[in-house]
Amino acid sequence: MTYRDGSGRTLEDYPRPSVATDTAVLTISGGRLCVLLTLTNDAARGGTPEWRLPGTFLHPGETLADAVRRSLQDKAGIVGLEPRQLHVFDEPGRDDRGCVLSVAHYDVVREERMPASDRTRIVDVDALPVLEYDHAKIIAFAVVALRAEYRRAPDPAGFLPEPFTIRRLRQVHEAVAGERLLPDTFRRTMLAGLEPTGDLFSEGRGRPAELYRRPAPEPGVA
Amino acid sequence: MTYRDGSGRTLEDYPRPSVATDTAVLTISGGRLCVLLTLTNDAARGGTPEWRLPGTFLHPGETLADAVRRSLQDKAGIVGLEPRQLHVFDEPGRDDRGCVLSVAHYDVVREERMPASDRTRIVDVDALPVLEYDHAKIIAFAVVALRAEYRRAPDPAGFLPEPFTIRRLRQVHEAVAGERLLPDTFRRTMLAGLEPTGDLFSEGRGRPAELYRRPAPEPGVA
DNA sequence: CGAATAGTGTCTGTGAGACAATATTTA
DNA sequence: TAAATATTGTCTCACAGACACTATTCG
Repeated sequence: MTYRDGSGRTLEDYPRPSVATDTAVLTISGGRLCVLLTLTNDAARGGTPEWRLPGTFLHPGETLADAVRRSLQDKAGIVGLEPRQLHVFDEPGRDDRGCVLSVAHYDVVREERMPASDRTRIVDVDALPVLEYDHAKIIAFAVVALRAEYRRAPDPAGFLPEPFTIRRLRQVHEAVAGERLLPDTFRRTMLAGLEPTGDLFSEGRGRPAELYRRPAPEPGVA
Repeated sequence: MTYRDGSGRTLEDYPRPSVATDTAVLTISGGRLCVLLTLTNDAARGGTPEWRLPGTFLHPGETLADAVRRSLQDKAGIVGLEPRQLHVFDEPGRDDRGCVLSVAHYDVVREERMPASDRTRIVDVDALPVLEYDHAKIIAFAVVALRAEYRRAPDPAGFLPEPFTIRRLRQVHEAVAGERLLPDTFRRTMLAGLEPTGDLFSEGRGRPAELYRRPAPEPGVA
């Protein structure tokens, strides 16, 4: 079971490209969709600070998801990710260290689960600084993917702790979408995917809101 | 600009994984959606024939798309592909040659542009033989992606030479979808994305059909 | 009571699905 | 003329968007 090209050379003998992962960790902060950036090493040695997505090289025998989890634990102390793959970036010259493929990923973390650090920052996706490589493109991919996920299902990435009111749910979806959503239309489209708890929640003035949870996944459909 | 892990070892020193591409080349044959398979080398040396998707290892300095084009030219004599990326498969143990990442791609080729060969076969995607690795999963990804492309736009991958009748277009879409489509609904949904040529086409009995072409892409929107 | 928030009624437009009718050609 | 194919008319249903109304609570 051997790949050969026209020359008859076995392809395992070719030098191998490096494989890296870069991950857009999205969160909601101040009602806005934000992404986690880390300071590059050389900026720490003086000079203007430069920001990038957390990433790492893939170790042998490691899955991409494990590399993503390792990079986020090491660089930002975040654990428990379930990264989703976006795209492989392979433009030649995208990295000045030579031939490096980057497998872009994204995931979602609640703000309070991100430990504070002076080597990381949480930045509004609509107000990004200049980023290294093609990291701005990766963030754009992640935002598109997350918005598609949130278009119909209620908080599929689990920003909100249960139970929650429709109002809180709508605020989360508005942050993801980056725009206001009509309360009545939003309620009706999301209600099909929610389970009422029967409990109420009151906050300040006004009629108390009903509390909901995400329905338990269907048994046996996994 | 150097990645480091906790050990302080530069990660460029780690052994690198191999990166391969595997490509599902889809075509329409006999009114059915089919995929190109190639015979593995060792089957040629006797034993039961085993089939796989055409693939190759990525050469240094080469883009993934170039690797896909090279593998298809070498293994099936197909040129002019514009492969689209699907997913990176990285399950450990998916390949008995060790740590191999496979970047799955797909593309579409008209049947008459596939040179015949005794080392390749064109197989209905609903009647696949047993395939190596996770190639059946790659084909499933490709079919889902292609069906999504064809749901609204008229023949976006260009199976049909222009100009064509709505009937021919529908037959192509029926092959991709794997099911019958209602002629009137299909006509109305596709007409928005078609340009009438003003010419007619007659074949056997019946009222002649109008001929259409895909509209020229908007200038300046690329 | 009045303000504020939650939730419902209902109208409208759009678009897919479906069936039927009309139009145009050849055998 | 009959059969075959192309094209159009139109009805229904579902659903998003939008606006207005009712319901419940607190100050």
